Amino acid sequence: MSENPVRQEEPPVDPALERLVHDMIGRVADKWTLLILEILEDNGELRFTQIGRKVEGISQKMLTQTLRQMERDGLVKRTVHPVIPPRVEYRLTELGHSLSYAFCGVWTWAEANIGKVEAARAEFDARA
Amino acid sequence: MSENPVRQEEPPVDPALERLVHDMIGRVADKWTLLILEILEDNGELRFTQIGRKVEGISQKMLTQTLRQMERDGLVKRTVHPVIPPRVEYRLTELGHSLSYAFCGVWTWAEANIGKVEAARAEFDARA
DNA sequence: ATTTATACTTACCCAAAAGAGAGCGTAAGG
DNA sequence: CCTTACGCTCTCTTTTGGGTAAGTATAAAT
Repeated sequence: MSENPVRQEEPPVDPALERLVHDMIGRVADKWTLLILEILEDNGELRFTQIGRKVEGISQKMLTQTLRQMERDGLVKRTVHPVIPPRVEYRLTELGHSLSYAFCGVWTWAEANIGKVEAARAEFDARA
Repeated sequence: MSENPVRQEEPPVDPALERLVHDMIGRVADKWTLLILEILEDNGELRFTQIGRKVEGISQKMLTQTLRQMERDGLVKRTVHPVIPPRVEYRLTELGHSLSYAFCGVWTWAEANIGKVEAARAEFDARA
């Protein structure tokens, strides 16, 4: 290879860690997780149905499932008020906030480059 | 709501843009795309089978499919050398590199917080 | 003449993910 | 007494993701 002059040293990454990181990203980069993360970041504490209304398009099943997963991963705190009808509040944990900050780069990339992507697609489709 | 004192102003985001951004993230946050992005970022230009060997676990079908998608989105440049047997090289475009930088935050978050996530899971599973 | 290598495409199939929709328990409000 | 609200759970069906295996074209190597 003549080019690629600045090949940075690759510190030998622990492959087990790498697999875990991939799993994590796969889990966390899920569509609904991202949406809920964003909404809780913007709105603070919300109830089940409030989140459901804000996410728009999500089924109750996926809402429950995703929130459970996020709770298990330590991203959200779930607070049950033992009243009737039930009242359950969700809010981001510190970890949840930190993840939402980490995703800022991707969000801003997407916002900034959506035009380029669409242009690339149009060009590609025109060629084909 | 008594808390949530620092509610930042939400500039009314164009909902169409928001949907597009979500689509983009959904597309781009795909497992194979992320892996290929990483490998091309680390290795520069690679051939089809070289990528296949490095990704490990990917089938030809998904490799082709993901590379096509990435090409269409303008993330990779595909160069065909008209020789026999065929020789096709893939490399990241500027856009591809910028996306991989954007994901750095998430990568480092995952690496840094994998312990916390696993601890949260263990605690959650113990309670249940 | 047969094999090998490359970069695919196509067809078929399976399992997992997700959507749709009904049900549940209880109590306040009409 | 019937409805509504809430936060689910359960079941059923559809959709999607992804694996396997075979086929293709061609020329160099055996």
